[in-house]
Amino acid sequence: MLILDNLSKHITLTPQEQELFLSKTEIRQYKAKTILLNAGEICTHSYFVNSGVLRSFNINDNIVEHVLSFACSGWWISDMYSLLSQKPGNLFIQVLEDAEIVLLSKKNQEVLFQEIPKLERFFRILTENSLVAHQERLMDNLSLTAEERFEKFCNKYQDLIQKVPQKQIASYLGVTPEFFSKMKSKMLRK
Amino acid sequence: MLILDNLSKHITLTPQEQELFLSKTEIRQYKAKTILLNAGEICTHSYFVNSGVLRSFNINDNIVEHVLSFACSGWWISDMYSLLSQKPGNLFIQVLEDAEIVLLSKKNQEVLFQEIPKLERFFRILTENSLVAHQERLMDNLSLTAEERFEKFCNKYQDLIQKVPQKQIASYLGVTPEFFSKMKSKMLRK
DNA sequence: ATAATTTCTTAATCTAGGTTAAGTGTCTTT
DNA sequence: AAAGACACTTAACCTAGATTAAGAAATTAT
Repeated sequence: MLILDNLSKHITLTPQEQELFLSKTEIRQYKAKTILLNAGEICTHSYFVNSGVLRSFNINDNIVEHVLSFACSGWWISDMYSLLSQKPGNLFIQVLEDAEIVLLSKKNQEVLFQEIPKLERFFRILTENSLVAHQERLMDNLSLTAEERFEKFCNKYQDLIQKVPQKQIASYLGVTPEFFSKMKSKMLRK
Repeated sequence: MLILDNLSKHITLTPQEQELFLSKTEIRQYKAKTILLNAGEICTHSYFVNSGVLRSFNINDNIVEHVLSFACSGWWISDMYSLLSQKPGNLFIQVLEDAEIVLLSKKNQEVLFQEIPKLERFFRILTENSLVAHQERLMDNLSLTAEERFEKFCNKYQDLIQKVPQKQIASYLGVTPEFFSKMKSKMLRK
């Protein structure tokens, strides 16, 4: 089971603990385009992707979308700010490709932290890794050209390139779809 | 004591635990310009700032510096990637203004995690808050102009503006010192 | 104090990437 | 299979911010 494999990357659970964990989660199927979380809402769940693709993004001045992150098979996604503070966030979470998702509510997560303290370590490590990745991306945005960022993206998320519309990738990289298209055809010509 | 106040923001320690914690740390004075960590080295400590100012930054192609973060009184700083992975990082950590620093070695941190499991929660929360802050900064870099980012910076880090050379702030915001200077005088004229 | 280094400013010129707009291709939905 | 609705491309023109350079101001070291 994908999510148990995921947990086992950082902690070891007994069969009973595994069963308890699963009993506190819920599996659901979602069609592409479904919005799991709207900006302005309080985020109540963490989402683990069994299959399909999700993204988180915000909308600027009611016009421009900016992709914060993608999540495909084996990845967690949520609005960390809203989930932690339990205040309204400004992220949307949306299904990009039909998906099967494991839902873990904040409440159940807290219950599980009491029952299986090891899980606190698991989520700490998850958060640490995410922080490191975000720091690197920040520095990349400060120091690399769009072309260099795209190359890094291709190496890191090879599978995503086929799956998500390229305007979403442009948004993640911080350029317009028009510029992205121009850049891509320029890179292909080499 | 500043560092105990800092711990008490998220967890409650008994006097014995406080004493144990302090016994595993070390306090040192550093002059401005001192380098605490070089790129290419393995980061062995977390640094807590009692007084003074530090920054972390990397150097691109041996030429351009990019500031990842500042830390002044009451803030923690380190190279999270290197500290966690125990591999050589690419961040420098430098004193910008004469500083008194509390050093916590990775080894002692692990010992303390065993002896005072609550501390694991403390650092988890610290990491969570840092992640949220980095996510917001990422989105700001994608969607705001340099001027807007500077205004946000001024509101958030009012005390820093007097203390650090403005070329460092320019670097943090992701613009050149020349452009920053032009932008600043334009903003003053309003 | 003075010299040396570093930081800041100003200005001319340049460019990566944005904007606008129009056309084409490709999914969805019915 | 047709009609919309998206997604992608191309091209002309525009702008925020970069680069280069040179001088002024402020720190730091001797």
